[in-house]
Amino acid sequence: MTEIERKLDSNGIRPTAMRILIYKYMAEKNNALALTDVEQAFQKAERTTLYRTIKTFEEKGIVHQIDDGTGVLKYALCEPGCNCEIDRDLHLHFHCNSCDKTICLTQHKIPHINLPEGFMAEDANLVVKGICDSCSAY
Amino acid sequence: MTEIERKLDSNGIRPTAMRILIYKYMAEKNNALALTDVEQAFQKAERTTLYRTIKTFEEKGIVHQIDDGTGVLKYALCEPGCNCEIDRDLHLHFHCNSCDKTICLTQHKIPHINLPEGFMAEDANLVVKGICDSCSAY
DNA sequence: TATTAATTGCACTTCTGTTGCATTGCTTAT
DNA sequence: ATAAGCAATGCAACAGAAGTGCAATTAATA
Ligand SMILES: [Mn+2]
Ligand SMILES: [Mn+2]
Ligand SMILES: [Zn+2]
Ligand SMILES: [Zn+2]
Repeated sequence: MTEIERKLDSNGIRPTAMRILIYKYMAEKNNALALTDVEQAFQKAERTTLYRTIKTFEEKGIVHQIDDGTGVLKYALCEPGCNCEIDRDLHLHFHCNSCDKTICLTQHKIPHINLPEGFMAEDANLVVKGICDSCSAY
Repeated sequence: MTEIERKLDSNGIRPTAMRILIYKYMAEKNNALALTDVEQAFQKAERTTLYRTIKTFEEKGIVHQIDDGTGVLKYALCEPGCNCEIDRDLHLHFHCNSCDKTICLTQHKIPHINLPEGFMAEDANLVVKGICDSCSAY
């Protein structure tokens, strides 16, 4: 039983061949992925299977969904210490206007926001857009 | 020439009947609207006309688009003092999980975020979700 | 009034996300 | 080992939102 299989198994996800492949793929990318990205990588696989696999990962708390404002949902593996499952891990996301990649800035938490009287916060989403480190290196 | 006509005109928008109606409608709502909301309000009008009207408003800088994470784009009139046209007005948006309305918190600017080495911010979007003042009043 | 430009209406397309259902594969109890 | 039962996959189709092309109107201007 490999590392990944154990990870899936311990989160109540049956480690099928497809799931292991998708997990591995997501793990080796350091940016968030759209369903179409995964589709590109596994052209022989069914879109629905990929979709449901990612959704399963999400439900089981090993992947979180990101709305980066591009109109396409992105997904990224939860880093160790990410508490998505519990009450939302409020780290911020960065979208590069140059390379179009979306990156989890896991270390950067969303600052506390004080709201007007009567408003109660339950969740928050902060996306910063600009130029990423790779793109600004040139 | 009415107030609204002047407003449109001074922003380079020809004040047609339809445009005046839509502007008025958006002005009397205090929450952000989806295209479908406007569609509901003007059932006899063509969707495309409504769509293009809002897009025109946006291009001319009197409306801004909001991605509140629901998957449906929202639009709201720019308040006096909103500098969308210039470099983005970084106020935050609140989405109520109860009444499903999205509100501009024009007074609440997005706090400065310091990013890791190499990252350069150009824009930011912060959406807080929770219970709005009207809903929490009960 | 004739010419030109902007606006609107209608039809149709694309893209993303999502579901229903039959089929296949895996697990477990007999 | 076999059969029953449940989970995963493949295939088809749908829904909603956003957007485009083009013809028909309507408004502005010469
Ligand atoms: Mn993330
Ligand atoms: Mn706003
Ligand atoms: Zn980049
Ligand atoms: Zn509310």
